[in-house]
Amino acid sequence: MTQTALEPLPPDLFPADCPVESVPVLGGRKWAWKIMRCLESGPRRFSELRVPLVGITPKVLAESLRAMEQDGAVVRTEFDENPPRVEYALTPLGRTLLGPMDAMCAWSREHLGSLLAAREEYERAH
Amino acid sequence: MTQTALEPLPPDLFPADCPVESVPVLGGRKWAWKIMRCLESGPRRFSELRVPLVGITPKVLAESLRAMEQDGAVVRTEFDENPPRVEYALTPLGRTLLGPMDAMCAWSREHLGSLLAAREEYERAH
DNA sequence: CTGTATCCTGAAAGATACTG
DNA sequence: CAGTATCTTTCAGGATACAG
Repeated sequence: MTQTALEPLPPDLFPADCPVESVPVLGGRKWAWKIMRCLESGPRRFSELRVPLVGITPKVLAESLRAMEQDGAVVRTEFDENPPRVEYALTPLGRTLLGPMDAMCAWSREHLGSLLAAREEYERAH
Repeated sequence: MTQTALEPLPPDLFPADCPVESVPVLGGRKWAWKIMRCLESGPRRFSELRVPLVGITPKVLAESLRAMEQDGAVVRTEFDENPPRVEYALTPLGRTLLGPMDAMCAWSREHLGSLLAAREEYERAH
């Protein structure tokens, strides 16, 4: 039985507009994942979100929420009251992301131990 | 029927060492996701990986591979030949990540259209 | 071929102060 | 309350050259 050579990897393996790059919680946005989790349980106000997002500045929170709104994952609702009240909530589209996120979370719960062990092992060996 | 108030979000909702932050393909590493995909089909050499990873520099590829090796997702095998030959492959642990990654990819295939539409809609409205 | 060594850039994030 | 305005920092990533 002969060993079949592995197919070479083509230069165009990844299209220029590779879809996964655009997944809201996958890009550079450091806080997006946590924001999704904060909104999972229902609509939240700006100041309410600042509580669990320890260390986030209002600037960064506003930027992150706007980016997620642009992607259609979050909806911003402004109430005409005084004092002003604004609520952020997940859209139906945003909710569909929770499933794949749960899959990642399950992975990390299951394998984080192995990962940390690998890091220690690497340190000892180098 | 009275409206039950939403539970407030606690300040310690996210533990300091929140596990998902450590998932190899989720952190800052821009190329990790693609590298995983390149190794999915079998072991690959350094120069082989550079083909589909268009635009990556040797420095960044080396850094990325080392980080993934530290996390136990990739194994580096050096062959004592001349010219030198090194192969990178997914570890069993690394392979377990492919499932959750597939879930994200499926999401993006299914919902990328809605996302792009939301971006256009946002632009028109602002 | 498989990287390392330097230096540089840019974009997101953080600090701080202020406003409708 | 819900942000905006500035300024600074940081650090992954990129450019380029070179080495075992």
